[in-house]
Amino acid sequence: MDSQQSRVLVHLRDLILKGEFVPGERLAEIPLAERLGASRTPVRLALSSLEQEGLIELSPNGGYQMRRFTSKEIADAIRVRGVIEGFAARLLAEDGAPRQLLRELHECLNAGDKAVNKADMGLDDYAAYVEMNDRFHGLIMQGCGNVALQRVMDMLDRQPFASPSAMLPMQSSMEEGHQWMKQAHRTHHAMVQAIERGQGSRAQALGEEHVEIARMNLDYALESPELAKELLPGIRLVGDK
Amino acid sequence: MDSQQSRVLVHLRDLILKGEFVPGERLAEIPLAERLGASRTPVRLALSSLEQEGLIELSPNGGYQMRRFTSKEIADAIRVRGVIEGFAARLLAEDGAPRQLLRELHECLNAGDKAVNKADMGLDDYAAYVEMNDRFHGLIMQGCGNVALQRVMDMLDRQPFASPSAMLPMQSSMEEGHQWMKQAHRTHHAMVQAIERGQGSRAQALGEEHVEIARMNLDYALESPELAKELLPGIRLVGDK
DNA sequence: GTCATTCATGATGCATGCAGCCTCCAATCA
DNA sequence: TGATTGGAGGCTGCATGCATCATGAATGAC
Repeated sequence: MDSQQSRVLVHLRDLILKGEFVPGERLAEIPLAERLGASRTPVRLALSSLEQEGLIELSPNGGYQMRRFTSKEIADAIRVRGVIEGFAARLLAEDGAPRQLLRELHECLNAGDKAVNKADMGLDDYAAYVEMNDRFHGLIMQGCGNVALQRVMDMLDRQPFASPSAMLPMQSSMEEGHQWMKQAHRTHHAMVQAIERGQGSRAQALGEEHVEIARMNLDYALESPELAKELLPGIRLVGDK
Repeated sequence: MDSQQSRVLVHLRDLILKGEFVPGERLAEIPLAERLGASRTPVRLALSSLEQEGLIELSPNGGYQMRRFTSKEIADAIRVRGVIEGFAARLLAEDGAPRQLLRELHECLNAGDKAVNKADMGLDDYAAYVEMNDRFHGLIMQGCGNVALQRVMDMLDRQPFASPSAMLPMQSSMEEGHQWMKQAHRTHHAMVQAIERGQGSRAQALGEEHVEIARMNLDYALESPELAKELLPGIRLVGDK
């Protein structure tokens, strides 16, 4: 579907997640329609969608405005992602993963090894790791076969900083970033092992633990506002108040 | 907000969940607008919302049509609800529940005892149990304090037959219905006890186990189509194919 | 000088017009 | 008799008009 609706929706979501609007800012239809090159109708539809996604909120007297996110909210969402992914991994372990899926997971592990085991990672290595990380998490979610779980995960993915690779840019410029990444990737290995051995409980626990690195990254980002602003422009949407 | 939008959305969702449309049926704007007493604009918006909720789907050549749900899909959603509620209960157990919340949970337990412990439950008792059940599950979700988790639960609540009391009408007219209800309520007691004692892992396991009764109810409904059609008209949306 | 009232501006929410497209039916031709 | 094509009807997607309402500024009164 290459309709105005979807174009406007994607574009607007992108602008929002890039921190183009400050919390509380009114999202008026007419300026947005002009900016996005569409009429008010598809913009209205997109705004309604984004409100359902939780990115913007209804203004008290009609219309929409940019939401403010709290750090707790984001940490909570990350933790829920851990529960969701942990459960997906457990399902795979309990039901048995198809051979093809295991092959693809191992490809991810190898790709991650290559990137992480270098003495010092270049930008390419980080990019490769991010691509691998997204693929890995996607494979587990798709592989578990529970559509409701996938829908929940899709919802979380659209929350700011809750998706698997959302906080990785932070790591690429940290002192301990490389170490954290190594640890995260060791968890990837352990998860695949647990899935192969049918260790459901272990797989679930690893999934939950795995997101703790993302939460540490979030804390670090909030403690280093100047650095975070460069690497994660959307961080300006986060303001505890 | 008492706008046309929300009225139409609520009304239309209600019609859908009551099984007013058969899977595959086209949901044309103009007839719906006439039926709901609004113009096409709010109907369009409602249709878009319902598509995001997963109740309807885009028609291949524009417009929307009624979705078909599979029994596996519903069973999966119920299981995810178990994971979500289990995690909420665990959070309460680990973080400690406020005294006021515990009081309200105990009120639910007492109300449930009253309804369930009668020799034979009347319609009033079933209604009271349903009210109590919704309140109980709501208290745990609200009490856990994780907004992301609440949003996920809200999403599941809108899926057909995934919400906590969705399958209860089935139980009210079953041979073993009363026994199942007693067992479910014993689980309620155990969950509150686990929360009070700070037994997070137990609370989580109980939450997951608790939904198994709903899954049994679903199986029973699918095996008794004639009875299910009366008690759960929306069951016609479920058709494996 | 300050406060209240009124008017103007602008935005939302809803209705509806319009073009493009798909679908279905019927008529014609092979 | 069957298939193909042309046309009519209807629906969607988008644009825009209109009424209502909130906001803010300006003016007048005290």
